[in-house]
Amino acid sequence: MKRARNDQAKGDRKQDILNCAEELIQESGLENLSIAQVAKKAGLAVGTIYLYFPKKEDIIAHLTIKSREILLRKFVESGASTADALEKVSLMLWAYLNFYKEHPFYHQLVSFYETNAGLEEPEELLVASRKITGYVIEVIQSGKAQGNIHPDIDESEFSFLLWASAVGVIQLIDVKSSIIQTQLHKGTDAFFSSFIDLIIRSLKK
Amino acid sequence: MKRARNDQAKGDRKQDILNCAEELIQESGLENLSIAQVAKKAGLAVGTIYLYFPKKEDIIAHLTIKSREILLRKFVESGASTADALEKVSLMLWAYLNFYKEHPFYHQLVSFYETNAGLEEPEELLVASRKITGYVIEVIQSGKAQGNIHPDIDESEFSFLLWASAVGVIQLIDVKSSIIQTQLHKGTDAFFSSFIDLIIRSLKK
Amino acid sequence: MKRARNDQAKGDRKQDILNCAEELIQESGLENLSIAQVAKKAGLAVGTIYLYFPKKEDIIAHLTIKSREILLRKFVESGASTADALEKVSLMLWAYLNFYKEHPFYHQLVSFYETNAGLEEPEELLVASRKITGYVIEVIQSGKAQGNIHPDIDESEFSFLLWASAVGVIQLIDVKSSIIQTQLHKGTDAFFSSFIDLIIRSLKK
Amino acid sequence: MKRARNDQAKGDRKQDILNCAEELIQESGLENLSIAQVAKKAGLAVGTIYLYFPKKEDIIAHLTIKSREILLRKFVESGASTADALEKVSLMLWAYLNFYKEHPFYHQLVSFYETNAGLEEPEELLVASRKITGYVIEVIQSGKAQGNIHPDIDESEFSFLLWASAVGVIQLIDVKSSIIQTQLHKGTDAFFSSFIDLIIRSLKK
DNA sequence: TATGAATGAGCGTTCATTCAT
DNA sequence: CATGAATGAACGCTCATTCAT
Repeated sequence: MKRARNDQAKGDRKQDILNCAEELIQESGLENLSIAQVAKKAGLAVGTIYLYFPKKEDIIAHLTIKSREILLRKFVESGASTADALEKVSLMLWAYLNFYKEHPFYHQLVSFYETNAGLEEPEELLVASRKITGYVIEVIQSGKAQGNIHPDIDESEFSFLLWASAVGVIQLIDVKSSIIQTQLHKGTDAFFSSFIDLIIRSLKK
Repeated sequence: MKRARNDQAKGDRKQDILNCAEELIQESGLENLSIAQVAKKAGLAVGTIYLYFPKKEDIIAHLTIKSREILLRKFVESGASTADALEKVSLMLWAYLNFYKEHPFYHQLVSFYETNAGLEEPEELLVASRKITGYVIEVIQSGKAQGNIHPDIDESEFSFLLWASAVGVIQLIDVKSSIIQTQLHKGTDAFFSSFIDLIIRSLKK
Repeated sequence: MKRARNDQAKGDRKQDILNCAEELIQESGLENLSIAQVAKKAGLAVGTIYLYFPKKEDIIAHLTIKSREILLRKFVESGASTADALEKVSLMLWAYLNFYKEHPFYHQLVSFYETNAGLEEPEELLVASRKITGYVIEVIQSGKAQGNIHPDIDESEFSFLLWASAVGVIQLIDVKSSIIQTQLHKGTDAFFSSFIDLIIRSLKK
Repeated sequence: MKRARNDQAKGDRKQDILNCAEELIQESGLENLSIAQVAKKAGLAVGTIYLYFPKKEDIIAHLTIKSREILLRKFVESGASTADALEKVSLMLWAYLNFYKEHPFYHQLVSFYETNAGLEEPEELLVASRKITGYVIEVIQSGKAQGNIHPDIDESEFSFLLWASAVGVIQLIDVKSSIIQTQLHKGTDAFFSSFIDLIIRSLKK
């Protein structure tokens, strides 16, 4: 479990700690993360962790930034194959579902800050957030230029709505997939597909 | 030995306990609710709480049912003034926003079970849930009959999507209202109004 | 689970309570017996149990008497088929092993009082105890009369030693049967058989 | 904040904790041992105890190992004065009685694991146990070699039987010495002496 | 006799954070 | 920079016993 201190040439203690925390969350969930565990896994003393991250929450915040960045990358990649803005939106949402399925752990982090009121988001986190909405805004703008997204749509606002409702739908899938199955006789994908339709319909000219 | 609240509500210990729990959640959030606190506030011994609620979760479940029932009532009331299904949907969503604003605490409970994977919802809770989706389904059906809601829409599925996205949007408002204000130069209501437009647009024939 | 109060024609509340306690111990062990459970199973109020058994231990004591009586019966029956005293001792010990196997629950009670120092045995319990040693004494006396048990043996003392060592051996079997299996390559019965041999050898003329 | 025992034994917190636990068991019995008490007596915080003993049972296990080791030492010492195996057995049993009398508390620990089914003995405990049976086996083997112990005796099995029955007899003495006195008009030692005779008789050629 | 609501100290265990070294 | 022992309040939950009715 312990990890030789010299692994990464002394350089990036901070990264090292983050990596260990990540593995631990992946193994046992965000709610079970304890500093003592992180210290043990990192081969450091508890106090040392506090040298780099004065509050436990700081670790979570950093990991959340990373998650948001991964998600952004997925979004950008998803749209690379087409020039059509509507299709980009659709592909972006599919990318979000896949992100949730492939990295439930990163998704947990992403929705943590969306879900817990009272958490002060440090500037760095906000930056990561803005990059995502920024990308969505761009796509919608290009759609308006292309003429297949309705010109009345406020792209900034829509990017928030899109994000919020997508988070809500993924949460429902996460928590109640069995109910969806039972009551709608549908799998997760089909359900999510309908959500995408809903969004596209509301974007179209 | 203490029996502070003996006078008031002495007939209904269970209610009394629930009320105290409610106040505590309101003061310090669901995640900080502890049985010891409830007992103290209720002027009862810890063991006494367990007489009425064998598991801590039972308290939360009861409060959640209550919240869902209040919400359902709001939904039904909101639609009473009109026969138009689309308008009913719109009013219902406004009612949801008001519910959140007036009872942020009840909203926290409502979204708790939507948000935490792995929570087994007891039958009673599911019933309360189904009543809500049931109402939404009815409204959409009537809209299809009236001819102003698109006939291709699956009312069951849509009720889930509506619910999930509304929860997501309210969460965003709850957690990031200041960001909305700063970046969109808009208040909560205007933002939510756009969400309603989005939904209505996607429902229309 | 509740048991109509009139079952046994109002007569024997005490017996009723005892029976319920017995079932509960059988289901979940002596250490998990709680008065609340007993009350529930008996369809009585907690306070009522305390009318009949002022201390929880009183219930256990009564059940222990019963266990001892059952054991005595087994002893007597076991020896009925032969007149030979040594054989009677042997059969008695086999009967004890069977008693343990068939009624682990009664055995738990029997050894409870043998094992827990500081328990005041009420007179009734002592009587049950004395009946058992009394029987053993009789058997040994008859063996001395028959001439196949060594005349120097003090039958009273031997009955205590027999009892104590048998309890010890059964405990070992109860707790460490797997170790016996692993280390001696022997089953419980073969092991116990050696114990009987040991006893018989030490009794013989 | 307290640091009562800081002076004495400050080097060995673990020992300190063990000592305190020992005293507490001596005062109020194994079944009443609680971590809170230990912490209080040791002048430490509860959490500190868990730094050294992650589970309450670990404390008991450590103390049990110690007890077993003391007992083994007594056994070995007891036999040092003679080469005769039978005499060694006899002296060993006397040593066991003395161990019980001098350290009733250690004896309680020794019999705890013999008496409570379902307790998983960790390897270290088993080692201590095996050392004891190992010694007994040796003695019996040497007796067979000397020709004064019956060659048919299986020394492994006999060591278990000896141990189990001795535990049983000591338990009887522990729990019922007054009854022995009353009914046999004999002291503990005389009674135990008869037990030794019984064992020796069953070993002899 | 009978009730059953109420008690409250007690349990084992966790963990973010501190601070003397 | 780094350590890691120490803290101690807090947690959910149990249960023998009492006592006013």
